[in-house]
Parts: sequence; structure tokens; C-alpha cells
Amino acid sequence: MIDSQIEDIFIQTAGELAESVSLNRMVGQLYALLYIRPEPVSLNKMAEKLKISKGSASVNIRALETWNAVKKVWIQGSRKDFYTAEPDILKLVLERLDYGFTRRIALSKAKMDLIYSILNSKNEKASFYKERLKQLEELQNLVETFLKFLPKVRSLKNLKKIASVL
Amino acid sequence: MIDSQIEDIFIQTAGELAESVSLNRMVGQLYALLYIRPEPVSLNKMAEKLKISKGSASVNIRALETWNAVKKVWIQGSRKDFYTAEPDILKLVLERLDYGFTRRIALSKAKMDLIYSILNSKNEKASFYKERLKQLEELQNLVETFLKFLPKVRSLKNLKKIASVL
DNA sequence: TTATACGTTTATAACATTCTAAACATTCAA
DNA sequence: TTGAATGTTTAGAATGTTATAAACGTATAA
Repeated sequence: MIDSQIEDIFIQTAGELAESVSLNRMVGQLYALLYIRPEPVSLNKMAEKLKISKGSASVNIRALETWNAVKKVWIQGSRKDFYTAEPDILKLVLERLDYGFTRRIALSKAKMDLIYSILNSKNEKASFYKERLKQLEELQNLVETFLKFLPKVRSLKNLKKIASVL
Repeated sequence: MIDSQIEDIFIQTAGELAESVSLNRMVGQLYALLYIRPEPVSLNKMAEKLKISKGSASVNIRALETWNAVKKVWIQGSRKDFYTAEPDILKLVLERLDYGFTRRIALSKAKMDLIYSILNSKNEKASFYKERLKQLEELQNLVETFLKFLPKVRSLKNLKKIASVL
């Protein structure tokens, strides 16, 4: 059947992409399956289609849920959990990027504060360290500003506006 | 000695950051070591400082070399290889992002072409598939345009210009 | 030539991740 | 109640990744 062939290509490709960005393959495949299906799919159906255990389906679908990549939908008269994909992939990616960078910048700032306190406590000149720290702070500021503006990059039209001022 | 304490914090933090983005820890540590040292460092010195085998130092420094994150410098009268860090971290990150996205978009386009050819060969309507494929193409276009403009994001001044038109 | 000082490759040990099957828990219908 | 239908947790097997030590290759100095 043609549908199944197309779905298989689609799902497998998504799995490869997920792996290539250090996500679990199943997470990519589960999302892809829901993404190309117009109707909600149950956990068992997903496990069956992807030929994975229901245990795996369970934990990976919940990972997707915590990222708001899929959501549970209630279907009258059924005891099963059904899921659908959040179709706005760009939104998902931007959310993850923002979350990831924000956390990492916070960590690295804390460590830099520690280094400054060591430098100051000893009245150290250590000018090369200070130069590098300053560079890193500039990079952090740039990334933070960039993250704030990133959500607005949602259309080619906006990008063209941007291109026109640079 | 104060220098060593600061270097240790710096190097360890970089290792953690590297791991958190699925890079090898040593790669982050090696880069960090070269980044906070004003002078070139030899392979053996690096292995000694980081307490890793020279084999590991060798393979990981070469990974960094292929990304242009470090470069070999010739030092007169020495048979050793010395390395320094490329200090423009933003450039490195942008290069990697561009490379990674470009490859992945090419892969996914190829798979989408395959799906289209299947749909057409059967005169399938399959409208939901087509809707999803169209969405993905729009996302690809957006990302490609974005990648072209990304290199210009190199200063807060530019970002402020951008913010002003959105 | 021989010995030394390097960098690279390789085999394997240590460790981490992924996946499953089975046990378990919960809900609901009969 | 019981038991069937579901989702979750867990123990362990399979697989994948990382790091090392040792073997290896190569160049150079003596």
C-alpha cells in the first residue's frame, strides 16, 4: 500500500535526523509518525507500526510530551491514550534552543564569576585571562540578545526585512 | 599557583559544556586549554595537563583541527607539534551550524523528492501528505535563508538594527 | 647505524546508552 | 470481586562510545 511506503520513508528519515543531532532515534520516529497522520494515534498502534516495545514507546512519547512536541488527546469511549504532533516544528526547535543556551550561559557565567573572584582576591593582573574572559562575555551578550530576537524569525518576509538593513 | 587553579576551572567547565552538546569532553578541554594560553602548547604538554593519554590527545586535537578550531604552529628548532586556538568562537559555531544544517537539509530534500515521485507515479491525491510536505519545504527555505544571513550576526550593533525593523 | 623523541594506530577494557520482556500498577467492565 | 486492557517501571542483554596502553612508524641526532 502506497501510504505505508511513504510513511516508512518519512519515519526512517526522521529517525536518522534525530540520531544525527544526538536525540534518540525513536523520538524522531514517533514524532514523524504523528506528524504525517492526520488523526491521533494510540501508544499500542505506534509501538506496532515502529516495531518497538510498548515500554520504549511509553518513555519516548513522554519525552516528546515534556518538550510540547506531542500532546495527549482524549477520545470519547476509549481507555487508550492517543497522541497528536505539534505541527509547528520551528516553534519547537526555537524553544529547545532557547532553553539549552539559557541554561548553558548561566552555568558558564557562574564559573566566570568564580574565576573573577579568584583573580581579585589575589590582586592578580593576569591580563591574558582577563582578555579571554572579556571576549567570552561579549559572546554571551550577543547570544542572549540573539535569543530574544530569534522568535521573530518566523517568516521569509521578516528575514528579508532583516537582510535589507544589514 | 593561581594560574593553575583558574585554568582548571576553565578547562573543566569547557569539558562539561562540550559534553552537554554531545561533543567529546576532551575536545572541549583541549580547546579551552589552548584558548586560555597565550602561547602554543605541545601535544605532550596538553596530555600531561589534562591527564589523558597521548593517543587521545592526538585524535581529539585532530578533530579540532578539521573544524579549524585549533591550528598547528611551527616552532623553530623543535620537533614537537604545537597548537593554538582559533579565538573567534562565534565563527567556529556558525561554521558548524551552517555545515550541519546544510547537510541535513540536503538529505531531507532528497527523501522528500522520493516521496513526491511515489505520489505522482500513482496519481495519488494524498492531500494530507502534501500539506505536511509543503510545510516542511517552507521550513527548509526559511532555515536556508536564515543560514545565509547568520554570518552577519556578529555584533550587538547589527542585532539592534535588526530588532528595529521587526 | 642505532637510539631517541615524537605522533598515530590498534586492540581491548571500562563505561554509557538503548531496547526489550516481564513484572507491576491502575482502571474499568462484567 | 475478578479479569481484561491498558500504561509504567525495572532488570538485564545487546549495542555503542570513549579512553588507554602498547605497538608501530618515522624522522633526527649522535
